[in-house]
Amino acid sequence: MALHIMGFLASRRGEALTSDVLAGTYGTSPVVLRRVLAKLQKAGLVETRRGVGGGSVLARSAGSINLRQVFEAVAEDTRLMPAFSDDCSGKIAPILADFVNELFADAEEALLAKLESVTVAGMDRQVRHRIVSALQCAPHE
Amino acid sequence: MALHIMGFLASRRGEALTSDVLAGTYGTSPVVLRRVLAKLQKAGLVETRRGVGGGSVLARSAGSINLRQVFEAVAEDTRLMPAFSDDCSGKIAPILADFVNELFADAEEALLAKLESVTVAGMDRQVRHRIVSALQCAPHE
DNA sequence: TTAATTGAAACTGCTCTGGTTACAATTGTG
DNA sequence: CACAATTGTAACCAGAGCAGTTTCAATTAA
Repeated sequence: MALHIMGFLASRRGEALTSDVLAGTYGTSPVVLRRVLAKLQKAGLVETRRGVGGGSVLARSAGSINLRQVFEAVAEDTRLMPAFSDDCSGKIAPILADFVNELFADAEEALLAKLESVTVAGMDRQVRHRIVSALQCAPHE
Repeated sequence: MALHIMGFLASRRGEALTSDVLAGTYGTSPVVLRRVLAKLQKAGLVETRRGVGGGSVLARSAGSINLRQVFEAVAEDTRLMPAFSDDCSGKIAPILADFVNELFADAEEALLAKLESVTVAGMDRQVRHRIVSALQCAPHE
């Protein structure tokens, strides 16, 4: 959903979009969307103005924002796997938990690196490209 | 939790452990543990015998089981990010959704590759090593 | 036959997420 | 200034998913 927002804002360069419009394109309510928007603001990825004619725009150029930043802005604790609580009284369990936690941190870093390699601008480009392709295949629809 | 089970079974080579014992080491109930055990069975990673003297053992050598297999056995649908439903009536949204889904599949594959590089035997070795180290640092505790 | 053990269903309770409603705060416009 | 368009935010609701418990049937060794 955050990616949808960023993609849409990128596709309308500089134009301020209201949460109502954005919500319409995603099929959800403006309030829900604003909750996500609030996190993106706090991370400095979008800027928002209130009042008449208000709305949101990207705070920086779409080329300088990568999807890892978007992901981390929305998922406050990036840990996909919940950390073990080592309340098992045995001696072995906590050490195994440590190992697993480190391993997951590694694996997760691999995932984030993948996301980091794609910018919002890149995403926008690819989506545009696909739209063009789709239209070429079915031009009369 | 599944990793805990596999690690524990590996550390007791061939010895059949009851769900009661396993649950004790993890700090949960036998029933919950058996639910996980059932998935590991279905994936052919452990074998279980009922009745007196029953319990579970690894179905193959710990060196031939990697953590990706364990992960996939437990998480029936491996998708970390839920797939978009493209019920948004617009033309752009579904295409963006497709792109995001593919990207996430890529990122997830990076994570799984990391898990695939570690075997249960390797995990067991490393944990043992750490235990030895811990004992050397505090031998009189 | 009895005791130990897994298998599985049914139910509870918790948390998380998305959704809705409602209202206050901000801001451009006439 | 008054009004309408927006965002910000809190409160509450509903459904999904997960861990936990209880309970009972099925299996198996002694």
